[in-house]
Amino acid sequence: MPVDTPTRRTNNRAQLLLDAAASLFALKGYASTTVRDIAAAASMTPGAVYVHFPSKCDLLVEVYKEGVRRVTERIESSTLGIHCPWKILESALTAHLEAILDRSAYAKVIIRVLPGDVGQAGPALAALRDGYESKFRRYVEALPLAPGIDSRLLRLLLLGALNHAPVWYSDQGEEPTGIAAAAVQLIRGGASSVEQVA
Amino acid sequence: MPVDTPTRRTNNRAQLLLDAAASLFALKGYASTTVRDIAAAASMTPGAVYVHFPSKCDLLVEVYKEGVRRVTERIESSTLGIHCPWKILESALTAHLEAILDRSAYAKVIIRVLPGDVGQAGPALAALRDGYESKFRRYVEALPLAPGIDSRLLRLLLLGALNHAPVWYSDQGEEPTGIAAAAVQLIRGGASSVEQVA
DNA sequence: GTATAAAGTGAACAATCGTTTACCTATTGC
DNA sequence: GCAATAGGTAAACGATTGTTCACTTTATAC
Repeated sequence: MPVDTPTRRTNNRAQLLLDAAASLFALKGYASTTVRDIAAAASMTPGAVYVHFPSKCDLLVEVYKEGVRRVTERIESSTLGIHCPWKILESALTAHLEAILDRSAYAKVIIRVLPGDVGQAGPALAALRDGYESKFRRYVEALPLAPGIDSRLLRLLLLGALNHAPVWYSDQGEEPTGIAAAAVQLIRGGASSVEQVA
Repeated sequence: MPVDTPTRRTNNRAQLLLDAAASLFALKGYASTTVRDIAAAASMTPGAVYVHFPSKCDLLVEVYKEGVRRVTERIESSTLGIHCPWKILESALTAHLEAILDRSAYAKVIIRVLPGDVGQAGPALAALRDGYESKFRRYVEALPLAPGIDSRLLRLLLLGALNHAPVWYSDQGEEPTGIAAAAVQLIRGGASSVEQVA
């Protein structure tokens, strides 16, 4: 009867390790983070890490998976009940921004660690990342765009703009909500003070 | 008579090392690049590196400096003779994009290696990066922007959008010129097919 | 030619890396 | 109780890291 009784040996130490790894990968990158660092952050011995994960690389892949899962969940729940495609996009971008700014170290890892940095696991990570970005593909393609606007390019520019926020964001400035709103306003109506001639 | 005669011992080996370091830092990041890798790429011995640079960290700082110098130069020369502020911005963005996409590994290092990754030299790198981005501050502030548009936010979003291009760019798609033009068009006139209500 | 100094070699340094091993501990199923 | 097993420790493994050192090579200045 493998039910979770209070006395049953809890195996949430693996989750603790994942949390520690996510924080450190997000902070220092993959190569600069040591297995010993991760173990220490989880109050464990380096050897104990390998009881739960076969390698440092696998640890990153699991963090990546969990990160994608969490952000996807946040985005989908944040867009529920909204019908205006612009508002849907804005909500999704806000959720995305909040995730990569402070809420979850997992999300930060996704945009901090490039798939190419991990050697063998590169393709797997790239696939996870693509799966996540495909959400936004639908949001952008649902927009009533003027003719001549490349929706793919629009999506890539938009995500790139927000993904760089961790570099310059500070608590004193604009809130994530405001940043996402400004981004949507920009690409929706433009920033020029005069109407553009065709 | 320390004139550069053809027979004079050339000290362009340091430049060769810088080139090799720039390529490798751009490709694999700072932590994953080995001093031995750099030396081998320059057809030298690891020990010879320390004849020209006191440490791996200094090597990165020099690459950073050179990168900022080159991109700044390209941007300034590309905007010469243009008067329309939107066209100036577009030219500058095109030069920036070309630099970080293929032309110069030096520029790629600037957006690939985060100042925080190098420990002590972090502030110095951040200062160099800021000096470079201040160019764009002037270009953006020269635009005739609609009231309520935050020029700082606009600049950060714009640069972020382009700085992510190395992740998704492929030779088959749009050229750097087209990407920069699309970005300017987007933020200038917007992408919506219908006029936005105030 | 010869002294000088820069450029470069090759081996070694201590430190640290990811990972493995042998051993211990404590909980679980029966 | 008792074997079984997952979880964890301490120490060590070989490989690799940035860096140094003693020594040679080579081009220049005089």
